[in-house]
Amino acid sequence: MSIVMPDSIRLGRECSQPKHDPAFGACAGCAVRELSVCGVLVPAEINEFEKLSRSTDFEARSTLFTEDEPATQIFNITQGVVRLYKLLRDGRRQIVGFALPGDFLGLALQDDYSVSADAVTQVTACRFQRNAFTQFLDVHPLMMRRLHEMASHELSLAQDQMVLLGRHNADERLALFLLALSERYIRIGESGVNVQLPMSRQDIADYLGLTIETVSRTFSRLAKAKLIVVVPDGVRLLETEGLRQLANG
Amino acid sequence: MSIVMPDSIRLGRECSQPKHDPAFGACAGCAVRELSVCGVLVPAEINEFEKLSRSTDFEARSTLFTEDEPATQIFNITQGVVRLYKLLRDGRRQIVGFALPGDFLGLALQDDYSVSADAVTQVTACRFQRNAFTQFLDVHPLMMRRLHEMASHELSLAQDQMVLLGRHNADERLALFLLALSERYIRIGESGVNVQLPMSRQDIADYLGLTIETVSRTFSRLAKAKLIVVVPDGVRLLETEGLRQLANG
DNA sequence: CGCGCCATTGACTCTGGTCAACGCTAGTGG
DNA sequence: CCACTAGCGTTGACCAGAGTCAATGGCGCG
Repeated sequence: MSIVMPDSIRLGRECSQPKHDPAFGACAGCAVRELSVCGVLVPAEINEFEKLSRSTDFEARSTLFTEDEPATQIFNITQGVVRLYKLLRDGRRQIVGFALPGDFLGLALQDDYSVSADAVTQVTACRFQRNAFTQFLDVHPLMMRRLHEMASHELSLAQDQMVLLGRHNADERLALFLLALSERYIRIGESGVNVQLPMSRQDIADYLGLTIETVSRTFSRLAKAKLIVVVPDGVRLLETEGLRQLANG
Repeated sequence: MSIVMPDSIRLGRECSQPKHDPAFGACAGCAVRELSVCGVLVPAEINEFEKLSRSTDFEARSTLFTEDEPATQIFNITQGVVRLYKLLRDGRRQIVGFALPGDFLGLALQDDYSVSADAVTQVTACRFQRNAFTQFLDVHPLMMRRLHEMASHELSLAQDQMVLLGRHNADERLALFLLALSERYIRIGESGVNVQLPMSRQDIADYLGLTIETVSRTFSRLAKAKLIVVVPDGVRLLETEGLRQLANG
């Protein structure tokens, strides 16, 4: 049984969605609730949980938090795209992930953030104080378990990314990236064929361990091979099967 | 306050440690207890917990589990070194981590293993059935929390490894690897200066996203620069500060 | 209309990969 | 006891994929 996704999940580019009606519980209308930690809660618990959170907007390019600063807050993205990254002293950057609606930032519950996060598009998130959040977890073990599941899933994705970075060439990296993004979009009710790319080529390069020029050339190569079409703000996947074949060598 | 480590933590190479005395609770004499999940348990709980586990030995090169097979068992390494990896269809391999004494395998509690694991050296591990383990967690929320902490730590390490694979050159990768290993050895009471390398050059290459030849050349280069000395079965770190400087560009 | 930013493309470089030879050591068998 | 062999590691010569540097194009915004 699949959940019909209202079109209120937005990647943030067009910025046209209405604000939450405060008279109507924000969580009740939340399109990503079932996909996120909140999914394990029954309605009564949701109400209690909702009191801990505050919906917060971030402009594109603004910072949610920075690596090594105290992790006082926890975020559940409801709209928009966030990039998570680490910087080296000399300016090199590695993006370790892109967070989409339904994704949770700070689920490690550590004292300090292990990465920096900033908004690629306009972003809306449910914001929690870590203290309040962990106290809630203490009395809702099911949610603790769900959080652990989500962290484990993150770990598994991180392992996949290590394989990508360590053992795949440029073509394979980009193909894997596009396929993975496509599937995530499908999960949140967006098109998996017309794949939106709100992040810049530089962001993609820093995610795939490449340079911007190589990313650009690789887009062109995949387009020439008729696997994709590069369109404004994204790509259209023409042959997912061909991409999959390319991706796996 | 640091814990004095008995020398019963072994990396497995010399294979000289005595078997656990079954009359004496295995956990009571466990050198890595404080470092692992078990550390949060009080003595009474330890006894209960111990009943769920069985100490199991693995020969060097034997398999603990394989990617995608059902994750029926969970392992807590007490001796030896395990490599965790993913294989591509064409034989390429990416090692996503080396597990040392105190490390936990299967802490994601997922239905299927996300990676394969085999013993680099002779290995001893506490083995749990996943069902029994998760039932124990249901009534010991503190342990659930600890498990989540460990998973979060793993995630953080995975992010570091993504930076290594995506944005560091060969010299930096090897330096980072040696420094990280050194610190892990110190944590478990082994020498952080004479760093044991029980894994092969190929293993190191597959961990660092390099080839065996590049790893070998890089060892030689670091040795020529007087940062390390290559010795049988390991290296001696001569200048950790120099290594650190090299590692960070 | 013009400026600036981002993306693309080309020419060239260079780091790390590939292929091949060689050495060392441990294990085996004459 | 020593010769032979197999496997791992090291080194050299050469190659190629991705990086660097530079020029150009396209689009949005003031």
